Parts: sequence; structure tokens; C-alpha cells
Amino acid sequence: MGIQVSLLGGDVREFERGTTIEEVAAMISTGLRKNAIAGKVNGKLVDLQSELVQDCELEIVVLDSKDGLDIYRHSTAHVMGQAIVRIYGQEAVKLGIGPVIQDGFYYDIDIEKPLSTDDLANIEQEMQRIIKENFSIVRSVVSRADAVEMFSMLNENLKLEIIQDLPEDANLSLYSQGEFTDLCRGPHLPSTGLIKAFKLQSVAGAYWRGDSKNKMLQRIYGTAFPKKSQLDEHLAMLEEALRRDHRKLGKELELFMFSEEAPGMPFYLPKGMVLRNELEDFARGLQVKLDYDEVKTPLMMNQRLWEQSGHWDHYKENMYFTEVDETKYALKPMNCPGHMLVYKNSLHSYRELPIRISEFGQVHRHEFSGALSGMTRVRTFCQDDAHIFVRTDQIEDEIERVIALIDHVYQVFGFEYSIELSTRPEDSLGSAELWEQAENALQNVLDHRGVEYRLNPGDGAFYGPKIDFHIRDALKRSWQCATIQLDFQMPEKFDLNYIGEDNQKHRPVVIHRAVYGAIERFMGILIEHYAGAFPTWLSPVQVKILPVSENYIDYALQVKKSLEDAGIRVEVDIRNEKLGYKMREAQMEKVPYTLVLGENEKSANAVAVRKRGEGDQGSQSVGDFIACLKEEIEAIK
RNA sequence: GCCGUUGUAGCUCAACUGGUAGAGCAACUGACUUGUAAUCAGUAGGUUGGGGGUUCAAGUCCUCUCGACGGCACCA
Repeated sequence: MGIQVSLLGGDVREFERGTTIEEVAAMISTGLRKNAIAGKVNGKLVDLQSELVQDCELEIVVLDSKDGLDIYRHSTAHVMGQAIVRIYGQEAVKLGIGPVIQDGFYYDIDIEKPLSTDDLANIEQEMQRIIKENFSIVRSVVSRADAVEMFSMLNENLKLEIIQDLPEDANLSLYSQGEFTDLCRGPHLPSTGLIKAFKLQSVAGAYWRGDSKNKMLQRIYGTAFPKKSQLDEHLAMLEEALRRDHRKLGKELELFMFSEEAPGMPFYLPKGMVLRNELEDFARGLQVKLDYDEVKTPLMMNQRLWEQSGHWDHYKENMYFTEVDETKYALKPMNCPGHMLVYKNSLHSYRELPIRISEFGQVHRHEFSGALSGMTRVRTFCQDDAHIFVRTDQIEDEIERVIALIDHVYQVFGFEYSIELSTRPEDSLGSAELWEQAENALQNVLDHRGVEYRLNPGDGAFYGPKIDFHIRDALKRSWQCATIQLDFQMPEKFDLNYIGEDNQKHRPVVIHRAVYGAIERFMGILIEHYAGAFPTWLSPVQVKILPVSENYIDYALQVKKSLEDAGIRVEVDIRNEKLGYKMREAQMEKVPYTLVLGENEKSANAVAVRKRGEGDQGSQSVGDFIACLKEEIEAIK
């Protein structure tokens, strides 16, 4: 008898048992038959050639869908594997895994010869050949024993390792195309000839199975798209990202520098310092309104403090130490212990809570050399940190307030963010009960707020679970910025208490929070976000004045004075150059407003305004210009 | 930390298989007195990241080391 297949639109149709998905697609429409590359049966992806054997829900997967694209790229990865084996020989190459990722795919291989970009061109050529040969990609199912035998013969010991970890009685699927067979769950394209546009991008080292104790393999990254135009578009996007790279812009715009004398530790140049101060002032202003009390604690404290806090046990690998007068000190990697001491400096009543102690705290963390990257991963940075001491009944309320603050700040910058809830890590402090309580509290707030978030098990801080806010940079890498952490441990370690209504001592709970996270990282992302063209309130130079010739320098300096008096950051270009030359530089420096001053302006006590990105705005009186500008700047705060 | 790549003037980059470094911009000097993205001419600028080695000869080859870059691992 037939089987009932319910299709995506809600239609239920009857087909003969054993009908393939391809046949179903063909029966629906010829267009669908042409675009179909796989099927999704009861939510599970399967090959186009697979047969329907019972009643099910069926979705025909077309190339243009997310699933379709993944399958397409996965098959491209297999073609790459095949090409590599062809070129270097079965004996020299051991294939690892070749999955699909965000914008493409990779394949990890064990091969003696270090691969270079030149080799990638060769591999691409061989891939073209395989695509041209248009092999059918055929699935077969074998027993575990058969699979072991086969991959043993091929000496594919990485594949064997994968098989070892699969259940004893598992049937494994193999995919063959021409002379090449790979262990794979699938599904795949029906044939290699369907691959149209791909590019191999880079080679990198990668530990086998992501474990640094294992051998390092070579990983080849590539990407593939159904259409050449889409591939070109993607590659153009990557180039644009490179143009926005904060390391490049930071140098060009003279925001910051690095030196061999202090790897991973940024030097702020005058213009970068302006940007940073604006960011700090903005946060400070908000925090004052929200009843935070700002403090500053020492950069360096006695080692015993870190032993007490638990950092010594859980974090010493990442800390810097020093010894003077036979006393051991540690540079602070976090601000919390300092703030605990501040809290303990006086007695607290339940009426005072929440107590919000904030600090723009400079911390030092010894990151691995290979982890460093521009401003986004550094060894010293400033956290816009705060520790909020609350009663248990105030936890959720206070976390709500912090989330609202973070949301407000990110909206000001136009950032879209994603939220992660990170739970208890392996190396953690405190009891399971307290952890559960803390995790539940965070989860409650998120659920109550109705925001989307991703669960990130085992990624919490050693003293508590956390809610992290991630922003994507120009290269689509996601960076953790804001964080909210709930901590029952530090209050214990430091024996914190407050006097309750009952005149008894009670333990407060600590909420750690940062909005920017690290100002360095936040700045890096900001630079890429704005491509260096900062909104006026953040711009290191807000107005650049260009006198048309030497004759108008006096007037230019006079206008400069007026602007400075109004609190505007202004520069005058008094160099003996043509206007076009100075204008070009002002534009390249991405200054928001350029004022051209010549005879017309001087006689009218006016300025000719050019706005970045919008061109000549005509003339305005000096007073009007200042008023407009101030209004624009104030609007943000 | 690991794998790979890489380091030449302030910046961006050249220098064939080894034959002892070159351009543009910037800087400086002078001329031009300039109206919205580069005026012309001249001058100066480098122990080729650092140490060691091979060689008659090293920017180029080997080695150690430092930094940077792409990933991996790490990221409280």
C-alpha cells in the first residue's frame, strides 16, 4: 500500500512505498526537481536518492536554503579531500574531519608536507577536474566491522579513531565519488558536477579533535556558493572587513600603537585617548544616575589576597607576579578582591543595599602569545567594572536593571548583540546547590524579560554563572563584551556581611558586571563598526578648519578659539598647501566637519561647512554652527 | 603554548636563481598664495627586527631569538 507524506505546505499526498525523494520532487514540479538536492524527513536530512518507506513529513531541500547550502559546502569539502588524496597519495594523507562552518567548510588532514597557498591553487585545480568528471555521490551503509576493515586497509587511522568511538552495533554510512570513499553521515549532493563556485582560503594548524594534547593537523579552510556572483560578493565582503580592521585603522587614524617592549599592551595615542575618555565619561554619567559609587583600587596587591579569593588556585597561570622587600605581590587580573576590601571597610545595614561599587579598573592577564590580537585580545585592559552587593531578595531586580543598562548603551552605538548564559565550569568554587540557585536566578531574569539567549554549559566563571553579551566585529567574529555574573563565593571567602532587620549578620550576594567589558576590546569593535568614521561626540577631532590661504590664518585661529570655548575639539590646518590637498587629508582622517575659511567667510563672520559623507552644506554664522554642533553632540547623552 | 606565514626608510611596498638596498607618500628646504579628495622643484632618511653561522660575497641560505599575522588550544 501507499504511504502518506505530508509536505511543507501542509499538503498530504500518497506515494508508493519506496518512492525516492527525487521522484517526489519531480512529481510536484519540474522546477523543484531541478533545484532539489536533498530531503528532510521528519526533520532529519537525507539524500535525494533515499526512499520513503513509511508515513512521514517531508521537506524537499533546495540549494538556496540554509540546509541546502550546508550540504553543498559539505560535498565541496569531500571533493577537496578527494583532490588532496589524488595529489599527495593515499599513503601520505590521513583525513580527519571535514565539516561545514559558518561561511564555508574545512577539512583537517594529517600530512607531513607543510601546505602553502601555492598548494591550495593545485588542490583547487584538481577539485575542478573532479567536478568536471561529475561523479555520482553514492551512499552505502556498512557494519562497523566492515568500516574498520576498509579504513584499516587504507591506513586511515584518524577515521578509525572516529569509528572506535561509535557504538558497537552502529551501521555507518559511506559516501563514494569515483575512486574516493569517505566516512560520513551525509547527506550529500547527488553528484560532484553540481558544485559551481568555490575557493580555498587558508591553511592553519588545528589540534586533532580540538584537544591540545593531540597531534596538530593541517586545516584547509574554503568556501563555496551556488553562484559565482555570490562567491565574489562574499570575498568582497571579506576585503571590506579587512579595510575596516581596527588594527589598520588604529594605525592610520593614530589612535593607538603597539611596541615589542610590551606585547599585547596597547599604547594610547592622543586621539585614541580622547575616544577612550569619551567612552568612560559616557559610562560614568550613566552610572552616576544609577547610583553607582566609583572607586579606584591598587593595581598590585599582596599575593595572599589572591590566595584568599581563590584566584591563586584557579587563575595563577594567567597572572603576573612580582616580589619587593621579600613580599610577594600580584598584578590584579580582576577587580573583585579589591572591591571586597572596599565593602569590608565599613559596616553595612540592610537599608544600604544594593551597594554598587564601580571602577574603571586596569587589569593584567597573561594571555598566551598566540591568543593576542590587536585591541580585542590584550594582556592589559581597562574594565568598566562594578560589583553590586545585594540581599538575596534583590538579585533579580538588580540584574534586570543591569540588563536594561547594557541594552541602552548598545543601542546608543547601534550594536546588535546576542546573549549567552554560561553555567558551572569543571574547575569551580562552591557547592552544587548554590550554583543551581545562581543559575536559576539568571535564567529567571532572562525568561522573564523574554529575550532570546543561548545556553553555554560549563563556560561560567569559577565563582559563578554569568550572562554574556556578544557583539560581532566586521569579520563576523563574535566577541564577549558585557557580562553579568552572580557570585555567592566571594562573600564567603571574604566573610562579607550586612546587619539585617533582625539585627543579625547576613551574607550579601555579589553581582559582577561590566558593560563595555574591556574598553580596549570595545573600542576595537567600535572602530570596525564605524569604519573609523565616528559619530561626532566620539570623534577625536570634531572640526577641522581649513583657511584658504595664509591670509586667513588669523580668522581661522579666531574661529578655533570660539569653538574651543564651546568645548569642541578642533584643529586648524595652517600648512601652506592648496585647499584641495588639505581637504583630502581632512576627509581621510574622517573628521565629521570641515570648515573652509576665505574672504567670503571672514567678511561675514561665517564658516563654510562641509559634512563628512554629505559634502558642502553652505555657509553658516559661527554662532549657528556651534549651536547645531552642540545640539548634535548632546543628543547622544 | 602549538602549526604555518611573515618582519626592508615614519607609512605603503620593490630588489631575478646569493653579487654589499630602491620607489611613492610623509618629513625638511625653496618657489607658488591657494575655494572643497594630492602644485612644482630640491634635500635628507635604512647596521634589511635582534644574535650566531655558511659563503669570496647574505635582505636573499641555515640556526637561535623577539614581534606581528592566519588558525588551533585558551579566554574568569
